[in-house]
Amino acid sequence: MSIESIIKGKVVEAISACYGQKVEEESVQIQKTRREFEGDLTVVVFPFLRFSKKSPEETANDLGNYLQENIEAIPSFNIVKGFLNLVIDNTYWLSILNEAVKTDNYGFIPLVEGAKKVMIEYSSPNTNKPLHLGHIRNNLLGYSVAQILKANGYEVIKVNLVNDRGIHICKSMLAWLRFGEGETPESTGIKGDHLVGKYYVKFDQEYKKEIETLVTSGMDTDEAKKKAPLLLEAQEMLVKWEAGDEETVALWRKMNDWVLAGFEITYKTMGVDFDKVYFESDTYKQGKAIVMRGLEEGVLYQKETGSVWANLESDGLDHKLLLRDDGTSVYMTQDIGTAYERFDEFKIDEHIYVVGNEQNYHFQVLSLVMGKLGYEWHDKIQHLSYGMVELPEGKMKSREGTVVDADDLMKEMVNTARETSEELGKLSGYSKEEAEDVYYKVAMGALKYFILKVDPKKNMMFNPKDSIDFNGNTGPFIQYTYTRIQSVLRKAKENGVEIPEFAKKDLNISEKESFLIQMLANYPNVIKDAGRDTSPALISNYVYDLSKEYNQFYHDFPMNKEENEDLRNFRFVLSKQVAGIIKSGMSLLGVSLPERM
RNA sequence: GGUCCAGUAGCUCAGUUGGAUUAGAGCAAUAGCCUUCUAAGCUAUAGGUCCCAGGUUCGAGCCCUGGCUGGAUCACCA
Repeated sequence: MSIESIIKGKVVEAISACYGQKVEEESVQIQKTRREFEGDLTVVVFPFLRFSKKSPEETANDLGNYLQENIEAIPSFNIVKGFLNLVIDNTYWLSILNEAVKTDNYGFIPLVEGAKKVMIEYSSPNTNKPLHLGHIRNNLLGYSVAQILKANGYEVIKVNLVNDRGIHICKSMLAWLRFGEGETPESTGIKGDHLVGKYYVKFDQEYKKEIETLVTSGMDTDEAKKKAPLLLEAQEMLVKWEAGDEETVALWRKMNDWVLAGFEITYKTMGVDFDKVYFESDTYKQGKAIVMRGLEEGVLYQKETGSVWANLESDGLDHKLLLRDDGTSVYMTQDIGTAYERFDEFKIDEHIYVVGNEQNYHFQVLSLVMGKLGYEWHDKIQHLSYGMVELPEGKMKSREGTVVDADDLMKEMVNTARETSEELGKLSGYSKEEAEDVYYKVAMGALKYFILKVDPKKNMMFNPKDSIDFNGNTGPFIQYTYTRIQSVLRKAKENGVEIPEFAKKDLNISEKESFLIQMLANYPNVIKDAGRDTSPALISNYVYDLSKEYNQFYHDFPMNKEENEDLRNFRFVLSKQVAGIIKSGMSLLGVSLPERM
């Protein structure tokens, strides 16, 4: 039981004892005492004035006396205005520290039988071009949220839905046929997804040329866009693909395999993975039967031309198309089908889709339509909607070449990490492989932290110059804090110091030290909040604050040089615990830590 | 035009059931600290009408109303 809930309970008792009134525990507000005042925890007494019918100071005094008498860990208190500042005994904090040390996976809720089952879909790439910065945010968020939910005791299933069919895929296929001269990843040494992406761009270039030619020969621009031979041919290709034309399907398969092999490498570098991968080519027809049933039941309607619609006017939205005139599926139809299948097959309690905020409307509609169709789980569809990644020069646009390629970016981060490290010359004694491993960890730590520290729902600015900064509020700063601790512990070992598992409880510790313990004690709450809000940013901020506090402590308090053995050992135990929490928190972000840097 | 999201220091961001005269970090700027556990660190200075106007109350960056600005979206594309 945490000290906060003990105090809350006692405050309720106190109100009852002093004023004969009943209050709810939730109405008791406890917060950290502000730095400028003496004390550790503060009870806000304003809400109780109507029970006490006394001044804030008198009320605080009544409560303070009661708490001091009834809680051993409170040796004294003081009152500032309507704030009751409680001093918590060092012994108490030290026992909290030891308690945390004792607990495996401190702050994590273990997975038990019957745990809440959550599916999380993320990544969802198109197989016509390589992954870019936007995908990076998506992947990192998806992976991290999955980690956070696991830490909250959920059973988590990570899935990916690969968009491997459609006109955009045919475009790169066609361009490769026309201009590729048989190029393969092997023959060119180009990573498969980049090679295919090259032909996607090529298609667009040639397509534009055709439009231009048609326009100069007198055609209207809009018409030219529709009549350009390349586009017509791509559309024809899609028809052939859907009809199962052998040659087309073989080409499609070959090029998709190139792309998927490329993605595999990118995912591995990013450190993300999936429990199950779906392919749109398997699922795109799904949902049609469900829509037809909805039509029969009268919750959907059909237009004269044959298309099927949902009327969402009563929910303040428009009409939404679910099947085309020709009876084929649209994007929404597929999602209806896969959502049904997933809830049915996996008996999940919740489904989170990690998708950009440009699709807020889509997911709002998906949930409403599922509700109309009578699925009671329709409100368990959760859209983890994240903001766009913007560049200093504006939005990323694939066609204008302003995208930041995922592979390039990660490579550049590693290069910068290498340069910085070599400049500082800190890895002497490391082999080349060991050093490269550190560069990779630092680089990815920087990138992941940079992206995950921002509240997911907000648009974020990605300034490449800032992202490779390794000072201040960055991943490497946190990693560095960790390596400092490791260094101290190594030094202790060299000195032949046996670090005990627990700290002695009757120590006189400084405010800084007790504050660090309080921060550590708050970690479980942070995990809970991050899970509730599906926000890795909460973890990031917490770990950063903890690291910053620790660095101040590190600067001011000697450890290996401390002569008081008990105090020294306490600091080792504290440091070890801080390192453990940093490692744990960073693992929730998918960031791994080097032992030296 | 409808709907949703955002607006906090020059820049990037924190600020979670409304709480303390002084709204926090980092970057950038300036000035300091390495014969002492890793200076990718620490300390200090400077930098703010929390978009605007009303309202709610003991108290508002946070809640309510109205407006302004920016973004997203409203396809027989995915």
